[in-house]
Amino acid sequence: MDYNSMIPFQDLNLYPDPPTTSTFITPKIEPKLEPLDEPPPPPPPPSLHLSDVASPAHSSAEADIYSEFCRLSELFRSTIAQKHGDAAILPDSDPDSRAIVPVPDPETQVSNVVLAPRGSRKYQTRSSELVRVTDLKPEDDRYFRDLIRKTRMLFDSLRVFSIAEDEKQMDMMVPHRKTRGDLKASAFMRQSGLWLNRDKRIVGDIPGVSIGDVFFFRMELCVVGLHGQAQAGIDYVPASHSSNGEPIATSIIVSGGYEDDEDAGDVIVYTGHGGQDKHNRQVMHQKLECGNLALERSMHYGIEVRVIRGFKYEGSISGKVYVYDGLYRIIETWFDVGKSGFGVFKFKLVRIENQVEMGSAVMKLAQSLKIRPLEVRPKGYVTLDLSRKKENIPVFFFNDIDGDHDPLYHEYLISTIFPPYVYNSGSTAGCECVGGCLNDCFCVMRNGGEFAYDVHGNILRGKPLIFECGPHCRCPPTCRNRVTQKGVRHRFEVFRSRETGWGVRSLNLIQAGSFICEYAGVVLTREQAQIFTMNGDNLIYPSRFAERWKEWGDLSQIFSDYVCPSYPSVPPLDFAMDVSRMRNVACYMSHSSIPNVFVQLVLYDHNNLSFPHLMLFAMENIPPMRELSLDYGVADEWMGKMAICN
DNA sequence: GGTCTTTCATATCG
DNA sequence: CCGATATGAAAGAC
Repeated sequence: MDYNSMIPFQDLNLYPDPPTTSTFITPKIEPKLEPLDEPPPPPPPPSLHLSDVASPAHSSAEADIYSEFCRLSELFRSTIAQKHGDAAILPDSDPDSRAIVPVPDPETQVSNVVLAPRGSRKYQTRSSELVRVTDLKPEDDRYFRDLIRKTRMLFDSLRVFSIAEDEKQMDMMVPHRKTRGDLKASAFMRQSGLWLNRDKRIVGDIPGVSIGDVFFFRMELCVVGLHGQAQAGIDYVPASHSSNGEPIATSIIVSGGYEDDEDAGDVIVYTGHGGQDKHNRQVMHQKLECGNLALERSMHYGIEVRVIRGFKYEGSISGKVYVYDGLYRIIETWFDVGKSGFGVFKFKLVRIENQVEMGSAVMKLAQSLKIRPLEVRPKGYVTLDLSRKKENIPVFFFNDIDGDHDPLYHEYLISTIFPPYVYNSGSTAGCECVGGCLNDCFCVMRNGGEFAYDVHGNILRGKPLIFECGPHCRCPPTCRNRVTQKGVRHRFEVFRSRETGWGVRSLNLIQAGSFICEYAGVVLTREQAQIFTMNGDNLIYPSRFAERWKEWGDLSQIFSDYVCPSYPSVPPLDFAMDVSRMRNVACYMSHSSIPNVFVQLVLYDHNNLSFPHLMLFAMENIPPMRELSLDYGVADEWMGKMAICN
């Protein structure tokens, strides 16, 4: 990493807030700014480091399944064993990453991390160097956005993977306490040096993290560097590390843990920490020290703090979510007598203007839209169910921009229509799990010896193809291996957008890995498609979708010999889909090269490998009201969608 | 550099 | 559905 090129903050006047530029920070603290005017970063590294080599046609497909299954389990166990220091974990990192992101040095990696005896804390420690990142170019922004997304995908993959492994142990009657997947995931990533933003203490926005981004675990906030405390509500550079001996606060979490908090959205009265017993009762006076002092010092220097709100959310795994709500300035602090009768420090924070709307406010809006849409937005709703009762959950249609009601004039198609012969071909094999499918289920074997979904119905790993239980199986409809066939679980809204023509958003928070909907259409064979194309109709070619499933569940950065699942090998998709007359909500989704939705092929109602369903899953936690996007695999930004907008 | 302490976690159990 | 309790992990304080 080249730190020589770093320029002291005072020499650059890039900070966009004029009033605070001069008083922003005392020279003593010597904050530095990452120079951002050097050549743009290299394109994001290819997400896959191990190519998906098609395995040679095995005579026994079963051998493939088991070897893959056993190898992975072994991989997991041996990596756990490494905690005791008997093997090397070599991280897989992009050597050209921007300097602000930690790039693990293989040498320090070996000496500091891998060989560290159990219990010692020889991981890379946090830097105390204050930095603010401003004026990111669009390409920088995309790079960091992608980096954050990949980091969070890895976190989630590891979390779910750890829980899945834990369940196997449970099945084998090994008594133990349930694994905390969040802790396991963060530990793995820390060992591999994959925590972000640890070599600088960033004041202000974290590159790649947007206002409104939603997190389910505190450890996840640590991993991306948004808030570095596993439990504490105030994150700060400690006095002992600060160049002027004063602590500086960088972020807080507002989650109602203190009775004297007042949260009015743009204005927060935040209570300092301390003085509580283990039952969170205020039993002592607070002191102006640690985080309290840091907040006071941040106020003095006019340093903004990141605010993350934590609140209860139904439908969240943990029952709670954390939402990044942007930057606030501390404008006032005083010592007050709290409700308990003990003295507490209070801090008045005001949200800095000209930021996009608060994530928590957007979530509240979406919540009320679900219940009474017409009262909240009297204008713009064209219909409250585009699907005309075909979907489990109505699909709203909103257009407050122009009079285009085109989506109304298409027949709503809930699932793809295949040619009839598809259902008569292929095997009619199914499982015999009358009492519900377990690990020895035939369909589980077909998925490589593991369930494709976790108990919440979230996809574990992207695969060339997933077999769900279907009509040939004897398991009940409640079987865990039936997910996509049950249809949508979220409230979607098709909307008119000035930027993307049509778009799709959800009024629910969608957890990463959860099923969204099918990409439905009428299947045309190659011959039929040629005729249609000659008539000037635009068709969807499923083979063109980028294979983003490879990124979901990719653990190659943690387990060096991890390989992307290549089983079962499916023939290239050789059909087109007509969505000109019949379509579902999916075809209004926009294209993006940093998509939040990916395509996973699934079979459930027939066994013909050549005609799978195109099922869409969330690549990241998608906050309510954020546009869904797919990688259509097209060079031109909007071509994928233009094909069906006309 | 260890060890201790604090901390607006999280899961489970009555 | 709470509250108590157990387990846990980061990182600041000393």
